Amino acid sequence: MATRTDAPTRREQILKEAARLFAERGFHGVGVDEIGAAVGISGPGLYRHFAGKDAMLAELLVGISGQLLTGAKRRLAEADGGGAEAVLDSLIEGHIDFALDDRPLITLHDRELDRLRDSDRKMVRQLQRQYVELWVGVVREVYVGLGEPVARSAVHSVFGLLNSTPHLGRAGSLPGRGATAELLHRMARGAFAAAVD
Amino acid sequence: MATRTDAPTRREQILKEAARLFAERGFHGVGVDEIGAAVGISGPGLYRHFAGKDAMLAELLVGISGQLLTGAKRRLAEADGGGAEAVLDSLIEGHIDFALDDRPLITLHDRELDRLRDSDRKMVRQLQRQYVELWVGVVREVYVGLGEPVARSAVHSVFGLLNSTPHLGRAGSLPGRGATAELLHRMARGAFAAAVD
DNA sequence: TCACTTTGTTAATGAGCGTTAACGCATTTC
DNA sequence: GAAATGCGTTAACGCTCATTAACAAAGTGA
Repeated sequence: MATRTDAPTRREQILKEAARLFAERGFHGVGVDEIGAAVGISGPGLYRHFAGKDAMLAELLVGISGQLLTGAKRRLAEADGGGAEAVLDSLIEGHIDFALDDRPLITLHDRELDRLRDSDRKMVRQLQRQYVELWVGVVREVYVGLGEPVARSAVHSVFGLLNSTPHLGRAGSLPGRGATAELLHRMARGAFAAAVD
Repeated sequence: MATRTDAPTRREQILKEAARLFAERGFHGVGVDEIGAAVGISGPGLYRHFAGKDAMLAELLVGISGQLLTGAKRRLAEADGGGAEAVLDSLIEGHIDFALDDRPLITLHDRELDRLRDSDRKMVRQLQRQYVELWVGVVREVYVGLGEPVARSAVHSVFGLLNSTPHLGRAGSLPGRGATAELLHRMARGAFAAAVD
């Protein structure tokens, strides 16, 4: 895995801060001046890097959905031959990593989707749908008793469980990152197992 | 149980429609004219019933948190003597009923909290905290191996799971309300059980 | 019947905010 | 070294939108 050591570009700085602010106070709750201030420039300066406030949100949401889907496809391919169980564990692990490392993005992901232009929103929804369907396939391979609608509901519910990380106290009240990840992983598997009945 | 047959008061109509609109497009995404139109009057007419837009949101959020806590306390008292298992099942059932019947409110509940005045926000947070702690107590009675921080994380995560109902396809793709409720219930129990390890 | 409250209406106000205009200054490029 | 380009700045514009003002009409009660 190639870890990048070069400094983040200005666009990336802006996106990161915008994500944090949008997650904290909502898309309409944040002004461009505020986003600018967060990266050390002033409001209108942002327009050298983005067409507008909407464009920032769009790039964030499309990026998130794309990353999730790409990662999931990669894990599916990598673990090929390792059995469905291993793939599911890998999917869960990947989603947890994302939920723990990019809390603001997780928050945005299902909160500000309606603010997008139609074309962007369709794109995001399609990526999300593919991601869900990929999970549904793997889950049904592991838990063979599950019908498709039930499996889909179960997947959405487990996403809700995994995406709860923003609500887990921000401070050091957590049992540590590793322990939290393990706990979430166990609970996800337990939830799926209980779905089968 | 006394079911009310009298017509809803204007205040209630407004709150209901405001909740729906806020959930759909976010607090800042909805104008007072729109809320007014939803109940057949025009924007400024709302000010005969509420001090302002903020006041509507505040009343909604405080109301939600209060109802949840009150209901939980009632269930705890009613099932007294029935054992911790029965209480936990009752809590889960109550939360699911709420999540299924009042989806807009569930959405608002953790989405627009920051828009409140300090005093209101503190109030809501305190109600939420009491609700969580009540659950934590019951969960630790049922699953005796759970430490307090782990139990609290588990409770938050299960809330995430149960509150995922808005993401389950709005149309008839669900397996029906009863089946969905049962599925969520089983998954919640499974998640808690898996948390213990 | 007459005052008063309740519940609306439309018009005006004023603030906030996204966006654009106009300009400045390094840094690169030929 | 001159021109172009990248990346900022501040000032101004224009629109949206919550809120208030001013007014109207329907009940209500003495």
